Amino acid sequence: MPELPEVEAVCRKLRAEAAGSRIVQMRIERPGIVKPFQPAVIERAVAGRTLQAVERRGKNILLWLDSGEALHVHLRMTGNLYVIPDVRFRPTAARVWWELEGGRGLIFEDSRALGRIRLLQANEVDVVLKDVGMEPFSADFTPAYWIEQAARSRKPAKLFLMDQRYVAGLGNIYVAEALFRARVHPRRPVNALRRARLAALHEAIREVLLEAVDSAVAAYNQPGRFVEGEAFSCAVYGREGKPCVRCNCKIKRIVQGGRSTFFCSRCQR
DNA sequence: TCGATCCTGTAG
DNA sequence: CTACAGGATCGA
Repeated sequence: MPELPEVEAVCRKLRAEAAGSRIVQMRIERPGIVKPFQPAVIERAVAGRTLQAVERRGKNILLWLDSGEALHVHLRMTGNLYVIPDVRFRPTAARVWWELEGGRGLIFEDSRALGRIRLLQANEVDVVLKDVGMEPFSADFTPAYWIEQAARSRKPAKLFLMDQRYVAGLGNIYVAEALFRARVHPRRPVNALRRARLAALHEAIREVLLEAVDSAVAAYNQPGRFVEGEAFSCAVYGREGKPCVRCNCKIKRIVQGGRSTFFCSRCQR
């Protein structure tokens, strides 16, 4: 599921459907999801509280409670967070769930159980999220900032974009798409890129994410038969061996940092 | 800075 | 059966 656009879609939905609701009880079915406290301690702290606000920082979700504490949720690879009308009919992969007032359910569903939820005091939030970098749509995320960061790193472009410290919210898919749009080779060290190319990459990141947010929000509000990947149409991600939409060359797949990278070796140099 | 690791499901 | 998956952390 989740890179920034999907997490954003989740948050918007939760603001509409769950914000302002009282939490009757919280149940942690898979203790490994939560740390560092005992599940029972968290369940007790959250029961009876009201969900006041939903905030997104990069791929992180903060569920602010009226106690001043926040539940920090990270969906990782397969997590999802959503409201259902009747908590009794939750899915089997509901690793953590909350009963809201009126019997509705807030569900943390995660087949792989790699997601994480922590209960944080208000003053702990910034500490825990200190490595979450700038929001790509914030006024602070300027080409000048981006160029300066890139000048200080020899990382391959793919890994630089994946690193949440420089700009937050990108993952494997949208990194590949942004690099393709800016015509940057994923192995190219970022400090070797020209300023104009870095500016193009900066713009590509925002373009890709903006379009993807629109797609994700639309997909999220259209339950029917939504197939992952249909919403945002990828130019390179997952298209190994298929023709490049620009030059018709075959899309290649390589491995970087243990993960697949898809790109066009002719368009991206 | 990199590989191993956390988990389960699904595709080949 | 093995490979791989839209992520991040930890220890070497």
